[in-house]
Amino acid sequence: MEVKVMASHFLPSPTSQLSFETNASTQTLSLLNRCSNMEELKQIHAQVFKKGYAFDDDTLPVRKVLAFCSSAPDSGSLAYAQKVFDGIDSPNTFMWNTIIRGYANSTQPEQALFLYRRMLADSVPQNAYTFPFLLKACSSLSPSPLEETKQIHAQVVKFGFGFDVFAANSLLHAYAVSGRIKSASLVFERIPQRDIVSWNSMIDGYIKCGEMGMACEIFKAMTDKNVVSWTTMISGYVGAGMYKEALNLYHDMQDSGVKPDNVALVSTISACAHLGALEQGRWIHTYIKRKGIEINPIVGSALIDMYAKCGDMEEAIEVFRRIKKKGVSAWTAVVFGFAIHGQGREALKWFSGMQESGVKPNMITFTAILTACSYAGLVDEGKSLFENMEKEYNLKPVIEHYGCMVDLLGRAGLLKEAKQLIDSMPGRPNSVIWGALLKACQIHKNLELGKKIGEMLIERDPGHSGSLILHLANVYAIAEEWDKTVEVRKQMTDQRVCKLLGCSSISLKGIFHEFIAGDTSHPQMDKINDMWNRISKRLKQEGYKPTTEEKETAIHQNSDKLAIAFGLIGTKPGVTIRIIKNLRVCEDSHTVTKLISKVYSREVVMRDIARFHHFKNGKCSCGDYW
DNA sequence: GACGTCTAAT
Repeated sequence: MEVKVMASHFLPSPTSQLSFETNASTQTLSLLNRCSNMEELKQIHAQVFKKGYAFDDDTLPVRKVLAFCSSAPDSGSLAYAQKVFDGIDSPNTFMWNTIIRGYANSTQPEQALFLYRRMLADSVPQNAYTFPFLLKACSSLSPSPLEETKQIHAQVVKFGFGFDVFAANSLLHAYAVSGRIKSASLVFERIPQRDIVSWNSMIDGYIKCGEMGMACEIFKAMTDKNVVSWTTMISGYVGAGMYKEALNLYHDMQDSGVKPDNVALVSTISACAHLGALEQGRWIHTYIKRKGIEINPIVGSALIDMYAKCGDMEEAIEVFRRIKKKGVSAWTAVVFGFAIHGQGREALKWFSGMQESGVKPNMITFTAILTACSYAGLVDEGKSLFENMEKEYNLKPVIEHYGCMVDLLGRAGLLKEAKQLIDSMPGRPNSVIWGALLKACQIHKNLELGKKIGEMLIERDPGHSGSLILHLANVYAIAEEWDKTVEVRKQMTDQRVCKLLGCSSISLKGIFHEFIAGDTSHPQMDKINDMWNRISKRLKQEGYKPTTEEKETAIHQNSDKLAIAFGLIGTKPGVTIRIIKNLRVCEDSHTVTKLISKVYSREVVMRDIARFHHFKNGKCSCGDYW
């Protein structure tokens, strides 16, 4: 038997030699309590086994072994726990709970439910701990098993745990994640003694069901808020794209004397990343350093990501260097950083560096590196990585990776190849995939294919998403098929697909100035108009010809121009102008900004919704390829 | 004897 073989491998450590014979149980227990990894545990277990304590019904060592394996994160230790469990004659409730808990926290939570069925069949009684573990398994499953949740609910009541606040909170959460906010709130209302977790779970439930308003109300009604209450709201705002509200709430939390934990910090750093709020991000980083908070893998990659998205790759790499244990998430964040800055070669270098240091790429790493290849036009490199994903790395490409590849091929003008890839991919292509191909048709003016796809899409799925329709309208417009253009645009109005207003922001002396297309409310609007008139004159001298459409629209219709004009007014010569916008940069803005960078000898760094453009001396880092 | 709420990157 495997365990016996391991016993012969056992190398006694100085402590374990002491008095194993005389006081086996105490000795083993103390070893178990100090045990920190599976290898050690197996050795100790081998001793337990050898001494005959292993499968006695209810010995402490066996329970410890079981508990250790069940709480270890990987599936290997869980398999070991299962073996130990199977060797026990008639496991008691505690043991059943332990193994169920192990599966509930694993990648195969359904096993927890299967085990419970066996537990019932063996007539082992449940206790107050059984249900939270089972419900945890339900909550982790996707799609969430509403039927099972209901059945467990019935059992909770039937076996007398209906008033247990732990069971109720778990139940509430399980209903909420399966979208049953009504049921969740009923459970909440019936809890006789709600605690703070009940309240927090209810807030989270409303957020998960998209009811931010209700979440706010409950949050406001709470008298005692802890860090989880605050963080639930902060991350809720981030999820809803309300980044400024998230930052405000973070400050409210600090003002109220609640100390942020790692989770709160991660959500807030992410809000900064989305906003491009470098100053605020730095402030939080400083806070982390000052408080000596340990940078865990998630905080680390969130910081790297934040600096990268705020345009500061040097600082992103500095954060990376300071991380002691560099895991896949930190490496991936750097690779992704170079990707959005259009530095494909650099991304590839880091991708190799990561593997040389023995870290294996995961699915997200591949999204990052394929994006890097796509944005930098590294077609061969991207193709070869994509082809080797499964063979070399044992990672099966998923729809996101196909999306990157369609984009990569499409940008490079390999439209047929892109189409073939779509036809050969497993599963149904989504609107991201079709959008990438349509955009490629638009850029490379392959109207034939564009129209073909457009018609196919309209026929197959009249209710496709807004961005897709926009591309389609553009294809028809380029093909000068005005009837079709009008028809598609009408669909947009019917479906209330509103073109998002352009918004460009620029940060001067730590203050964020936002310019929205069509909005003239900025206090310095007159100055900005004057400035633009001067810019416009100089650009025309340089040979800039506005498109017909551009001539008709005043400067305030273009948020980029407003922001750049403002930036030129408010900064000294030679200072880089940094702009963050909410849409993809348009052709005209791109041309204009290139010219400005030359005429005014100014570097302009612009982050659009997908990537960075570094304008310098009349050129853009994207190589006009975006 | 252990349990429930909040976490990054497409």
